[in-house]
Amino acid sequence: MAGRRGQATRQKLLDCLSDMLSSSPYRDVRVIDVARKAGTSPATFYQYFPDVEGAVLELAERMVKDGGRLTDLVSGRSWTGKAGARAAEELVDGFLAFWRENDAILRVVDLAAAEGDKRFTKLRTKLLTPVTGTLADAVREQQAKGRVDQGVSPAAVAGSLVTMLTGVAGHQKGFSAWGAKQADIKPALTLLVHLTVTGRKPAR
Amino acid sequence: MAGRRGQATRQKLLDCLSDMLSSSPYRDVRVIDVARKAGTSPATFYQYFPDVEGAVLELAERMVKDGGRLTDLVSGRSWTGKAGARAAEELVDGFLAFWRENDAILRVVDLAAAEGDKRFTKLRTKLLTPVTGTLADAVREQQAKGRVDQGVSPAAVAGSLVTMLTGVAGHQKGFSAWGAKQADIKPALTLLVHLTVTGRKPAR
DNA sequence: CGGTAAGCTGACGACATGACAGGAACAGTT
DNA sequence: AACTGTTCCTGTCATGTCGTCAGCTTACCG
Repeated sequence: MAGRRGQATRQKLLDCLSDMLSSSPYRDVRVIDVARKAGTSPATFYQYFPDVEGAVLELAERMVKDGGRLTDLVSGRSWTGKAGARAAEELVDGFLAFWRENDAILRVVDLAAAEGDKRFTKLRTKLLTPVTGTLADAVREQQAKGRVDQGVSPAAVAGSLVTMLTGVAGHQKGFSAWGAKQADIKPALTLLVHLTVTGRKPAR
Repeated sequence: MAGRRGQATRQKLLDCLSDMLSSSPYRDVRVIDVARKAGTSPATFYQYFPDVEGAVLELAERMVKDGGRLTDLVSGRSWTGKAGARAAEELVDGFLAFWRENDAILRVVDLAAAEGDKRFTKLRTKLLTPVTGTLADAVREQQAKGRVDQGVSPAAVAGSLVTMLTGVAGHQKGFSAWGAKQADIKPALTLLVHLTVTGRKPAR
């Protein structure tokens, strides 16, 4: 259902929309601006997308696809000893990097999900499920060893950790206000993740 | 700079705006709808506020003032033994309650802050500083006792915890997707907070 | 080179924005 | 009750965006 030229303009529109999301508040992103930036007209935009939100949804879908990278950060890792310390560190690192690369679209996804839009909630879940699931498994495993409180839900703990990572990634700037330097954040998160998953401080 | 009647309509406009924020996406909140709902005209709205964002800013300011309640959740608490367990529990409880009561406006504040709007970043900081600061003090104290890793920044740890609380409060619904029941969330957060601040599992 | 389908846009009605001036409601005075 | 000055509200207007056509342009293929 698409020709070669059509694909190109469609893609260009998405690119320009992505730029606009980075440079101006979501509330102020107008179809006409996106179209102008893409060197085309609003009518063309509406040929490919129902509205701004529809186009954003597609950007989000692509971002989620690319988000498979997040899975590699947790799959097949050991959480014991030095390897555990590295696992926590790399998880935090990877998460922050991914968020930095996609902050504009992730902001919008977070908002729409919080507002209850099912399509975006679903996408957000899809993006985070691999990480949360694997983390939950790790917690369950450590529970069996008696290192983590048995009475607590692994899914809830893992979800909370992941939510912390997403939240911190999105509000890093705010941290400076209460006297935490940029470089302090990663070690703090790493400690928190490791401590929660394993019940122990990370080995050096 | 205001008469009695004027105050009333101004307030009514704010109330209606607050309702609109709860019931429809921020992006779609229009001046004309707010005015209509308040039984008045757009011109009246513009007499009191520069635009929707300006009115939202005022809503946010009032919410932050009311947010002094959050301070009581952390000030003058002991983090040792059973009292520590209760401190963590009540902090989580209070936070979730506050977020549930103000979710609509907090969503917008979070978005605007993430987008880099200084006015909103400042408000968000103001709201969270008492909690973060006090938590950071608690962490510092436990560091002195050798229970928490010395090499980590108390402010960064406290900030991460608070960000986790805000994030989870805003995305509670999403948790069900990965098999965590609503009732599982509070215990998980409580454990996390206590474990991180004190380095120990909470006493029963 | 001509025909066909795909892709683009000018133009339009509907509606939101933001500004103003004039009219309505009010409070206090006589 | 009538008068008067102030405060407050709204009708109206110019401007600009939204979302939709019909119709024009471009690319492709025989």
